[in-house]
Amino acid sequence: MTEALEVWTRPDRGRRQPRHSREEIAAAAIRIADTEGFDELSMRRLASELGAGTMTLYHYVRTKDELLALVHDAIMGELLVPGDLPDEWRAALTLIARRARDAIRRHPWILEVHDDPAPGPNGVRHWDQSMQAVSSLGLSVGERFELVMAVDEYVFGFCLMERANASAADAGPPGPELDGMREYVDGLIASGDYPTLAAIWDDPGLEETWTQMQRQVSDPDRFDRNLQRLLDGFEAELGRRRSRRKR
Amino acid sequence: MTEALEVWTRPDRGRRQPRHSREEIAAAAIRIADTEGFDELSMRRLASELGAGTMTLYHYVRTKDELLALVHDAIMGELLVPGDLPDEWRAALTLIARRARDAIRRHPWILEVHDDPAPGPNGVRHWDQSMQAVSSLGLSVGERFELVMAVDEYVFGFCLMERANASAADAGPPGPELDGMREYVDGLIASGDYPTLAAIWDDPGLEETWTQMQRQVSDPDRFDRNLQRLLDGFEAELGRRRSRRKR
DNA sequence: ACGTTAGCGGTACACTGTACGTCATGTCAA
DNA sequence: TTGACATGACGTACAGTGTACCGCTAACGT
Repeated sequence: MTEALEVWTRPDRGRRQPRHSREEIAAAAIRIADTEGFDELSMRRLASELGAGTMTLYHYVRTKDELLALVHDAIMGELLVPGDLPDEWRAALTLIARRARDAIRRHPWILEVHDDPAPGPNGVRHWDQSMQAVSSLGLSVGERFELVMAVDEYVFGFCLMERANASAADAGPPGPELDGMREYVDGLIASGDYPTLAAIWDDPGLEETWTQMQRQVSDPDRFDRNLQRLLDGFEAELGRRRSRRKR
Repeated sequence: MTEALEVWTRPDRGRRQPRHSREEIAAAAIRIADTEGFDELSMRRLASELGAGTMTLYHYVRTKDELLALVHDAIMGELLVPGDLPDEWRAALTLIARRARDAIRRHPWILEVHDDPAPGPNGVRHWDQSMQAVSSLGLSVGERFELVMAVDEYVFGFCLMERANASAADAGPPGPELDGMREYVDGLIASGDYPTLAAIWDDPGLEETWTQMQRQVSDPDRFDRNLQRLLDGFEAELGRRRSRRKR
């Protein structure tokens, strides 16, 4: 942990003015990943984007993972809510969650950054905002953190699923790929291992099921709906706890 | 989509008996990733594990991504609930969710498989089980799917966070890395950009905050607690809808 | 028993991250 | 202004990756 933190605490090495800045490097990396895809983000490609030699990057960053930590924190910066947060905790958390979702949608490849980067300045800012959002609830730090973490988890899970379903979602009308799917599913059902699938096959049928699932996956309100249900669960518990205390 | 499905529908190519099977190959891949880490899972390493030449693998699989699709589906197989599901929908979904979490904990590297593999036989089985779990609710396919997807998203989000916090969680007592953290956070607070953090710094202080957060992150009941809150939210809505219909 | 051909796998290539070492230039002391 | 020198820049090289191509060998249908 301490070692991982070093990316953020390491002092500037010398007295000479470097030609680039970490912010500039992170921004260039994000630009490449956005326009050409995450796979194209190599040290060589990034260096050429900056008009620098490949190995020059290694004076700003110890490894590629450190670079990705910089990129990660830059995106954490994008997801901060500008201005003041609403007083009401649900509104505040909803705002934060939406903004996080939007940032991830803008840079979906960020989900492929899988190492656990130590929290950078913007990561801590996000934590700060989230904790502030629920500060009026009179909970302990631990309880507040549980709520905040649950929301973060929700956003990540949602975006991960959305990404996985991305290729399926942009197909508009039933389309011709339905035939391949029908054949495939027919084969599965024949094995007898899919009782529920077989039942659904009979009643609403493939076409209707497909349409309903597609609608579900690409429903723009689904994010808010499920978030509100999660918050409902928390709120109900808070209510219960409060009434118990009164008694 | 149709092309992606091809991994599962492609017929056996010739009449000769192959030396290996896809199941065997996937199992070997999982073994390597489990014991040596996901990075070590290269085509060469996998081939040597099977006692085969590297290029031989390409007769079972078109690309490494296809191999990962096989691996993905094998793990989907691990997460299926054996035997019958409870009748009560919450108990059934909870069981499924727990089992999924356990499978991912056993193979955390699966979260690094980031392409969107077409649903394999076991993936569809998981869908089948989940849909069965909520079949008694009298909902449309689309509504059932929304609930099922929300649970899947929850599990993924939870496991992703758990993985990110893994290195932080296994540190037992406050430890010496707390000093590095204190110094780091002091620096951040000095910038004035972290009002809530500063407030928390004053009241419960670093040590207590750290302890509470650590406890939260590694609380074994957190998974169930938040899952139940999500399901509470769904159930409340179902109740509301039902009473509205009666009126 | 034989010819066909599908499974097998060696070699080669373009690409990756990065260790090492040299070059040249910005900065400070004089 | 000039020199010394630390430090930023970066070319080369290496071990590793996924995989295209192509010959080889052995198992099968006849």
